[in-house]
Amino acid sequence: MPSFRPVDEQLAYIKKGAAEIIREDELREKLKKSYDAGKPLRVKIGLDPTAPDLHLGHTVVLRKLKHFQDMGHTVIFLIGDFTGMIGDPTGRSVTRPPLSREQINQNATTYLAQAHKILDPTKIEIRYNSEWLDKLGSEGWIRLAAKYTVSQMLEREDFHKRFQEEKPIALHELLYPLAQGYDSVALEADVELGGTDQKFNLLVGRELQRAHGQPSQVVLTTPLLEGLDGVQKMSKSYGNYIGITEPPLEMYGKVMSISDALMWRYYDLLTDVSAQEIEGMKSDAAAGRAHPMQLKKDLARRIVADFHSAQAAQQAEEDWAKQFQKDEVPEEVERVTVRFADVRFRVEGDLPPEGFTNYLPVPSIEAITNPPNGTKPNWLKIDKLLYKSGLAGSVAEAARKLKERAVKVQNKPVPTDVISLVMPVPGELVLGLGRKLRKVRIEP
RNA sequence: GCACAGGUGGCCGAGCGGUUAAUGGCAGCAGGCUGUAAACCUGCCGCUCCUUGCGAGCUACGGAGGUUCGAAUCCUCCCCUGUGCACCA
Repeated sequence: MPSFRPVDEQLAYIKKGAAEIIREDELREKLKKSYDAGKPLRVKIGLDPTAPDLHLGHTVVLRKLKHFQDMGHTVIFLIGDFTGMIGDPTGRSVTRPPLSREQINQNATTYLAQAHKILDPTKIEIRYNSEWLDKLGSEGWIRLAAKYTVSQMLEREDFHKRFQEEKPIALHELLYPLAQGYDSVALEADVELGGTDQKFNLLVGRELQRAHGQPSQVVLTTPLLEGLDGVQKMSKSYGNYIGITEPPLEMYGKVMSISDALMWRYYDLLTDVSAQEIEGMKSDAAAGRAHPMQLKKDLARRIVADFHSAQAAQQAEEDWAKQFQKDEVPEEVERVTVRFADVRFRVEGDLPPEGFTNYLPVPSIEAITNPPNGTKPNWLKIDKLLYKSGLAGSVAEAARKLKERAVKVQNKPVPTDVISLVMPVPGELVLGLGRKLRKVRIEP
């Protein structure tokens, strides 16, 4: 029998950082029963099996789950292998394509591996909703659907809006909240967590549990983390995210790019720094006692350390300063290899034709006229190089960026009239486009 | 099934026979300024090819045909969405 902390202490810990608890008195009651009986609460979270790559936005709710774990309760990861096949209405009012079960399971595995960076894997119960939803059958579905009404469904903001705007709502979309709610019935969940965007679905769980004669689960929502733009929620499809498996320098750099206003939000939701401390930092910054950049560096270091290590965070900080503050090339740069044949330029030999000036010798004229052993000078097209090394999305885009003077070779800006370069091949060069930097190896 | 209204580039939204990859806004990217912050200013914002030029070619306004010297714009058929009527276990 596990022994629990006093109810009030648990409650305070759980409440910290929660957006909403429905209902708090019920949570207290459940905690008390659990305490008296020495029986942990069953805390459910539904995983989104369509997005296997976790970003910091996901970690907000995972942190909250961790808090429940810390208090000795049981965390249940519900993998929607069945519901994933239905497809889910998203906040962007577009129907989501269904996935195959294998794909879902694979995504779930990736997801879990990443979640272990935050949660204790030995204290997680993993369930798949196909376990009970497969067995439901047509009759079961209809009976389930009978327990909820159309107007109840249309209370959901997304549905309501689309209905008002005369936009399509597929019937199966209405089934999704039912299925999710039924999961809570099947699991006899005491608490379900989710982002504030999940509130409706979580509440359906309460209704359905009541309809099945069970005590209703407590719903706890966590705030949605804003993405790098500071406006929209962090999401892979908006491209405003920080993935938790990203390399330290990238992660650090992304944190540094957020606005000052957003920094406080990140401190609040992504670190264990107390609210009072955050307020202190805020007033220090406002009064000029602390530089916001320094506070942001501290934040970036904390976050990198959480997902990598203190050393990695330190290294990232140094590299970041090198690259962006001192204009040097950092220690760790992403490396790519490009085949010469993919980026070749028409010119041959170590000297340019008469009157031809728009090229760049790399690293220097000497290296070209006197190439290292085993190499010979070759001509490359810079736009293709940018594309092949992944810095530009297309050759056309690369060519435009070249004209905008946004490209750097060996950390030096490339003049706008230059479109080619000569270098010893095989060889290596540092290529930059905007804030992105890459070490490119050219193989014959 | 019938009728009506719609389907335009990542999103919103103009254009409704002919200077044009398609007005404008948002988002995005880059440059300047900075603290790679915000705000602001500027440029870019379909793809490919070429020693790069106010270069060449290709693709694009739901889909397929057609009319025309010429279509996102007109016609026909089809698909999709919404609304009304009909239907309503």
